[in-house]
Amino acid sequence: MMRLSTRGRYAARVMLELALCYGRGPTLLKDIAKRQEISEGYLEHLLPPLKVAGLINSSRGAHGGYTLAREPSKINLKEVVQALEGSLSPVGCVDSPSVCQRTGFCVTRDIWKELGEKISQTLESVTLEDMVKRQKGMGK
Amino acid sequence: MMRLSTRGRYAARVMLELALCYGRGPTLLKDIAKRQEISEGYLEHLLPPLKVAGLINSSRGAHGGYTLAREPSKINLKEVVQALEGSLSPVGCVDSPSVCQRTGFCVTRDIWKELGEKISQTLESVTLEDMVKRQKGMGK
DNA sequence: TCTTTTTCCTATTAATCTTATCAGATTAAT
DNA sequence: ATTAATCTGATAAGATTAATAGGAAAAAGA
Repeated sequence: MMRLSTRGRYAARVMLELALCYGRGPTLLKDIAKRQEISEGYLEHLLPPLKVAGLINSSRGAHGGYTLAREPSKINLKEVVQALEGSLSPVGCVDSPSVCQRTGFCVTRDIWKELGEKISQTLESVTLEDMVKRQKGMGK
Repeated sequence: MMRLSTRGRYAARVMLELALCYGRGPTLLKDIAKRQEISEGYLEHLLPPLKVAGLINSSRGAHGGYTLAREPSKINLKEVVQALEGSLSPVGCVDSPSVCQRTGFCVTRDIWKELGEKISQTLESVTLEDMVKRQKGMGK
């Protein structure tokens, strides 16, 4: 069904939340979970990949928590989704040509590749700053 | 991982195959399966949805088989993929707002919706005729 | 009307991926 | 030390996907 998994979706919400708190010190996982209505236990597995990708910083112990590694205007959605979903290609053979013998002469593969590039471009064009602005334009 | 399932991928290849045979009478499922290297048994499940969507015609019995319901230039990839995958939205709440309480004030939902529209546009812009032309430009 | 050819339909299974939960280890501040 | 946090790994439940199998229905030709 070509659906984003909750990993990518939740990651986007986590990063939006951190962008809304930007400049006010570390935010607790517990608070992100509460405000975004995501289970704490599950969130614990989503934040490490964001850190590995260099999108957030964390500090442990009392007064710890998470902060954005860069300004909201310098982080885009493609990076965020990619950190959790791995690849944005709609099919595996785009990333790993050798998984299929047809690669060399497969028209559909070329098209899926182009689709993947469109998806990347689209997500790359949205920054966390954009999202914060939109959020302020909405009710909540 | 936001991957297209084999249903959508195979459907694209089936339709390309039928487009390559366009104007030469019905093509057997068995032949589509052989040329596209897809199991016959599995293909049997993919063709009926294409028929329901009005993209192909079928006739049973001896000398039966499948044909495109329209010229290759009048069928686009969006229709094909949608017939097998159902929806092209990257998240369920775009199609069914009520599945989530946050719908009314969720910035990320709006963005996923826009992404879905981009995906639709991209696939809509590719016709079976385009694919046939590309195929002929490639080796096989 | 009988046989062959072909699509069509339903049920079932096996495998894989997703979504979580839990328990404990590690780190830092007071 | 104690407390407050993040981090890590194991595991299980659930959902989805991919595929197989068996037979029913329909059309054509003898």
